[in-house]
Amino acid sequence: MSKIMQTEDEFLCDYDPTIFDRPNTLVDTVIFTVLDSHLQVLTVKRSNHPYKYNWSLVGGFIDINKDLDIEATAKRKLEEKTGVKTPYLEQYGSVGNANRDPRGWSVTNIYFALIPNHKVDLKIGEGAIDIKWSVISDDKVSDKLAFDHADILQGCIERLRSKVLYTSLPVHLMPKEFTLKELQTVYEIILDQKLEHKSFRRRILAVNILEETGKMSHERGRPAALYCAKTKNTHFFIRNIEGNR
Amino acid sequence: MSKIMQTEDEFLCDYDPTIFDRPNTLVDTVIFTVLDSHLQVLTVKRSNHPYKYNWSLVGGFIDINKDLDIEATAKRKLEEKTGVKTPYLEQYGSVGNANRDPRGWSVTNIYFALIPNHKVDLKIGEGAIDIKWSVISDDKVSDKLAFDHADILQGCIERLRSKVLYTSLPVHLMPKEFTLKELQTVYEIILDQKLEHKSFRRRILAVNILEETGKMSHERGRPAALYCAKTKNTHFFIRNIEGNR
DNA sequence: TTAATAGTGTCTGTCAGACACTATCAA
DNA sequence: TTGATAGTGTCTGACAGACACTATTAA
Repeated sequence: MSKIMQTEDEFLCDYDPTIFDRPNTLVDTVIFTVLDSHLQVLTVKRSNHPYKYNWSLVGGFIDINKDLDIEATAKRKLEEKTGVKTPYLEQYGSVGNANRDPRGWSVTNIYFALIPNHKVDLKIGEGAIDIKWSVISDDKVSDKLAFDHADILQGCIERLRSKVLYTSLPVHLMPKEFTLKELQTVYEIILDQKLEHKSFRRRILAVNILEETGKMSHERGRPAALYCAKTKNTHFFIRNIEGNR
Repeated sequence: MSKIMQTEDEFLCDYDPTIFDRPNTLVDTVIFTVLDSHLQVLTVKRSNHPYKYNWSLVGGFIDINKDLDIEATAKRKLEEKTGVKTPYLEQYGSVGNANRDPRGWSVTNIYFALIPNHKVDLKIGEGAIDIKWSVISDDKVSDKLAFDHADILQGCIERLRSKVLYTSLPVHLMPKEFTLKELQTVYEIILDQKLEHKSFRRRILAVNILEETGKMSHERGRPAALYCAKTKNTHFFIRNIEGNR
């Protein structure tokens, strides 16, 4: 570092990454599903300090020898816990400050995932002694969450809710085949309000993101057409759902 | 760490934050302004390796002894370079991977700022030998930027542009007093398309975010009413600007 | 007067909500 | 048949774009 002139290669050769104090760096993922008529989030019970035996979001340290990027860390943890390999995964942002972790200055990179509730196979991974879906009610879960995870969860719920007003995001929460009414119900659960069914059908069908399977769902009453998603892409509407006037 | 039972306090007392490899952690800010009929971004020329003498975004390492949170890092760097203390500042997200920095695995927490072009006093800070506004054209600046800053810049421009379709964000780029036509021009510069003036006036005036100062701007032609922002809050419209049909 | 720019009046188009109506199944 | 649920017809209202019109200044 003290040489008068130095090439970039010489600089990197001499570079000591430990001379500056660096924050701890983590990745946390808010894994959403809709189950039993509720928006739910995957939580794990911590087996280690800090916040030993408290429930928390799914997350942990980046393994810089194994993960190529932070999204890979999120996917690795998510697959480890749920077996789901290709969820809808979007970055929420990052939070970093001196107080969020008693071990010291830390930054967490936050993702949220949407996964259909079918065929999820929960596994208690390392660092955990329990895992469960937690019902979200009033933007919170009933257990007190470790660290600042309650704030992070609330931020992700708000982001999700506001995007649901102008996107087809809830399609990522559906099973392979579903009826329009089932999709509407998922919208209603996330938005926490009833929607007008005619407007909803018109809106969804107009943008050509679903395909009729030709099959019908036979529950009570008139059978309903089963649809499947035409694409993994999310549709962005140019007008919001406005809710009841 | 090897004790059978340990309280959280004992755990924290024994905790050694250096036993795991941790990525470098930075904060970068895309500082936007509108100047000379162009969207521009603040760039600095690096005085040190890596990417010595290359232009880059404003940013650097977190000072965990000085910064209480990552936003404070962003604000500190921004004030150091521009003298602006209370800009519009929003987190874009974070990017972290093994390859973005030749010094090794690194994560950068990205913010974008909107500042009015008046009274900005650029200062070459530490780590830099030059500073300038760079014109954005085709989502890029003409200089090649260090690290993955060109990608980060592009992501922030896309985020900005999409939010401008349904928010009053451009108000944060205006001087204290401005005409509706001047505001419209800023919208047009960011969106890179002409807007219909009647629709624009109707949209902005309907939501009551501006206040008439009573003063008039006297340029060529009929004088125009001068407005100022009623609030620092950003308004979210329920319908997008749809552009020319 | 004219050129330039600010600002209005008003028509159409799109798509949201509201809500009554019809359709199709099981029991 | 009736009850339940799926799906349609169609009105209204909000607000976007289009574009012609009027208003106010300087030269």
